[in-house]
Amino acid sequence: MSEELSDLLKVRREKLLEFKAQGMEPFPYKFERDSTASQIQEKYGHLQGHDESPKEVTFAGRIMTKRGHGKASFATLQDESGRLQIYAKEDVLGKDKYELFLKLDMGDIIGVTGVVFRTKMGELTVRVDKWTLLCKSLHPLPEKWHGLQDKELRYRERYVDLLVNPDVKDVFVKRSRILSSIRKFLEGRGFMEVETPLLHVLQGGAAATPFETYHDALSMPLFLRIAPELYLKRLIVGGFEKIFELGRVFRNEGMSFKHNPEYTMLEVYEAYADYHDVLKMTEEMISTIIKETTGKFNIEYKGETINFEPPFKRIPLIEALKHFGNIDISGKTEDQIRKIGKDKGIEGALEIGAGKIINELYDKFVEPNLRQPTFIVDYPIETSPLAKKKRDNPKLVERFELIVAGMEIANAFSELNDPLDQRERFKKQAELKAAGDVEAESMDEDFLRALEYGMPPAGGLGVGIDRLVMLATDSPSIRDVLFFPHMKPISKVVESEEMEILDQSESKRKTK
RNA sequence: GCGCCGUUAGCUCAAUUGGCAGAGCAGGACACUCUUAAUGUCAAGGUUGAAGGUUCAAUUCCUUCACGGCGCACCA
Repeated sequence: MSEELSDLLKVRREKLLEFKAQGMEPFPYKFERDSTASQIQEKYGHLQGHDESPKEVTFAGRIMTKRGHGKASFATLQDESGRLQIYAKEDVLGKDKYELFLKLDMGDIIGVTGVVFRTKMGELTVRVDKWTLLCKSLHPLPEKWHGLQDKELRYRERYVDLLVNPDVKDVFVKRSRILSSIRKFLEGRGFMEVETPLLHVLQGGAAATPFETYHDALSMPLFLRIAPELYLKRLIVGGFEKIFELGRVFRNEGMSFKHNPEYTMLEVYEAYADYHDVLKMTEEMISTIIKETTGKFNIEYKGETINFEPPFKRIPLIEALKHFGNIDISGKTEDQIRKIGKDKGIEGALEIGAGKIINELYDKFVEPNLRQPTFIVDYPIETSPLAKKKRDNPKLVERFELIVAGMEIANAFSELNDPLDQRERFKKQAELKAAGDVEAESMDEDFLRALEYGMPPAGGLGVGIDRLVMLATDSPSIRDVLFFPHMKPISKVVESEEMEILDQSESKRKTK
């Protein structure tokens, strides 16, 4: 804390001391309340004229507004359920306690006991017969009717954003409901929730750059997981048949309105199913969740109407390229595809291979044009090293993605369970890695051994939960659906301290 | 990583061509016993994101940096 406090902060600290001097505990341990703001609204909403509640109520909340009138004053308390007005009068509280009441600041948390009545202006109000300070606030709240607007501050100080911008809370309530809706859906179909390691020895399960960390006692580098996929499949080998994991994954990549370095992914695996089964389940799950959490299939997202009523469109990738990009890759050789890529303005990845080029063409010409929920089906084998070959075309794999509003929401395939084929795919990935592809999968011998014991045929699915929440809450950025989106630290002091810490762990690493 | 835009009081925003940095809310003092954006009066509050430069003079023009927003690139 800096030496020089602004006047506003000083005043609040002085008030804190004054409350103490008057024998009040500014940070007590507990408060028994018998109602919330909304319970009182509901229970006594019928009061009219000079009616009063037969009994006193006791509730607590943060002071959000204050209106003083000399020997009587109004304030509004906010708790999780909502807001309720209170009315304090000197002749009820006595001179001393009323004067202390006037000293309260917006942001202070108090408990109140009193009878409920309706004011002349018609507002349901609790008359303060007794009040207790529950927490002295030392920092002023933002302006009362514009709230907190500055996006940077809203993300950095989300606790303030949540207090003064009620819509923000709704987004996160909905996020929570989506998570329970997913669990309900899957558990209702016999799936079991499992947890697998976040710290991985090898990079695998997706094409992405991992975060690296270090285990001091074991003297070894570790990766924060980019996907739980390979561990979940080991569990399918181990005999579980219907499992899912709902958890955080980490990707060391750029940030954007749809990317945060850590995000929440759902992965689902079902033994004896293929990607056709998974597609049907995905369609049911996504439409059910949207219906359950928004009340309808038709939602508004960034000004466009998106219809989640099943069935969703299904388009093979090759068809989609033809339709949206006027690109025909069927039966083309790698060189021909490379030429198409060049003609269509694909910059990077031209050397790496046909699959990657097709991927780029798809990202550029198809994905942004898919607004309504659409399954893109059957992908090139090179970019899907964990998926089974399509049964009638070995250049493709049985894989689909679900695209909504130009965003990839889900990704699924018939899981590759042939250990010999998987070994070949890993080898190809190793070649890519050697050629400089930082996202290529690592050769995972333990995973191969698991497959050698035998994994039943299985379908697997990954769903980007944050993006789903964006759609359900009409949030334009992933940062709006994360309580604390990743932000660079502001203070230079903090930065240099962090550098020191990094330096220390760096030198520790070297000495071990 | 690149491009564009932004950063002024605790919060929300002004400031003409480069000419004394202003208001509302919050906070302070006073008045006021049914207000709800309470009201009225008075006083206070600023290293204009940071560092340089140009100029008699910079919130304003130039350079660099920091942070953020949006777009692009990369990815899910």
